Amino acid sequence: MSRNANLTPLPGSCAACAVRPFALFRVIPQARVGEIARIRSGVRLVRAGDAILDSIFTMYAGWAFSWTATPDGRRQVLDFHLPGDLVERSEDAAEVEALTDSSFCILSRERLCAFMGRDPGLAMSYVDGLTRDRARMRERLTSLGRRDAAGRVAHLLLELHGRLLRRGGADARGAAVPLKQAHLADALGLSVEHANRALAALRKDGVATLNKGRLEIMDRTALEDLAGWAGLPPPESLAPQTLAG
Amino acid sequence: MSRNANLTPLPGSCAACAVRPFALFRVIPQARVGEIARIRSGVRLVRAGDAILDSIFTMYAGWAFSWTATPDGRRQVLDFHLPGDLVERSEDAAEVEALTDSSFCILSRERLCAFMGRDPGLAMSYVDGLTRDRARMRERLTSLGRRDAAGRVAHLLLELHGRLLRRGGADARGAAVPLKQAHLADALGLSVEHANRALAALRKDGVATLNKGRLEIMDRTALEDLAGWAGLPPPESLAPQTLAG
DNA sequence: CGTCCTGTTGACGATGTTCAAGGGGGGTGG
DNA sequence: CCACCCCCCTTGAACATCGTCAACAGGACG
Repeated sequence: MSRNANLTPLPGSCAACAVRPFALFRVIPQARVGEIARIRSGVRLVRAGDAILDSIFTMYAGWAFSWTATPDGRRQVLDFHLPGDLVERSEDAAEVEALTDSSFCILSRERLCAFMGRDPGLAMSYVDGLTRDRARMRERLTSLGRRDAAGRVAHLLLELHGRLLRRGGADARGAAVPLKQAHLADALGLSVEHANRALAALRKDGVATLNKGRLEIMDRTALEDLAGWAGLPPPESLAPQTLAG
Repeated sequence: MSRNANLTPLPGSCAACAVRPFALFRVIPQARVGEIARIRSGVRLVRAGDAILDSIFTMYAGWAFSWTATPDGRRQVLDFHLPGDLVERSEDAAEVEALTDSSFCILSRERLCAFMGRDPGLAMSYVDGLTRDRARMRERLTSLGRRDAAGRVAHLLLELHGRLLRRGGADARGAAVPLKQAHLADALGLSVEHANRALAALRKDGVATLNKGRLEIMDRTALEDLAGWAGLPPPESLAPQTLAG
């Protein structure tokens, strides 16, 4: 395979950008797309596994992820970045790495800020992204805090499937999900072996499979039950005991 | 004790607001404080344990926290809200509850948005808060994913101490921290009993205590070592193994 | 053909949960 | 003033979940 076979180039103009309907600039009407041209400071194509050093960019093709290393040499994956996502790399905090061969559009923070100062709609779109990020982090926190391994895997698969569905990258039965089991494990606070076992259980029960870069959902109800804590007590049962106000 | 002994009223004017230097409106110079008066839509005093239903507000006195219930009747505490923090309650997602008797200043989202549209500095301040929130959620995620119980407790205590220090609510040796062990447990994904044991270990080793609403830090170095994974291999040791790029 | 990466499985031990019980302090009502 | 109760903290023991260690299989690639 050629070294560049999977590298998807970006279109020359934002007007032709396939991910713009799902991205920061979705609020700029097609007629005004010319105005944002100067916010783009460049494009970049990177290979799977490459570190990404640009400080603010929009994913165009491929997946990336943010992570931090723990002093004992393990990783915590903080978030996955899909086409259309705005990614900000804060100098000191997290690393960003291409998960697959990827291409993205680098922005000038200075010019973006200036434009947002003049266009409240764009600023709102930016804020919207931050708010969504925070909400997703909160959901993950709940996963790591209160779900067991199977629930965490189920929940993450559903989250990714939902995000892909919204941008047309999935159908009801599945999607392209290029995660290795190590990514799952490092995102969910599990060992690779345990993530594997959780995935094996899903496969064995005919719920879902993750194989060769593809997620297949065979039984969405069962998957949701797992993610939402299977075997619930009836909803009208007792209220939370701890911290009862 | 009177039913209102701990309810701290707010000053009538933002000009006299004690938390403004640490809050959203810190960017508005004293001379222009009059302009933001109309963004305030009211104040509220609530008792410990009360649910807070207002959709956007700035904590003035006391602590609050956001949480979600799991279908099996447990809680995940998502974040703690300290004086000066801007809190947004999203209808469907998380509940917000007063942790102590608290008072806060309710904002009008509509007028806040309008003002931010005219004042990019205020918009930046708002964005700054969202970015900080996200960073804090990421740190918590790392805690729940990769730290053991002692490390999680140590890390959260340090986080809270740092946040309090920045707003003058702490000295180097400790701070008022009104958390019950159940709050710690529900924030850190632990059972109350295990959180208790972790806290007991900190106390026994002379590292820190959390007692009667007060955090005392006896050995900050040891606490940081715990939070940063005690017994680290030397920094120049091996790189992360999983997901090696 | 050998090597590396990824996935897989088993055995065992560590960490954390659950269940059960009890203690202390501050309120409230007799 | 005392008795009682409730909330919070604390401890122990049995048990479950998950991590670690070790081994191996299959496929891609050189």
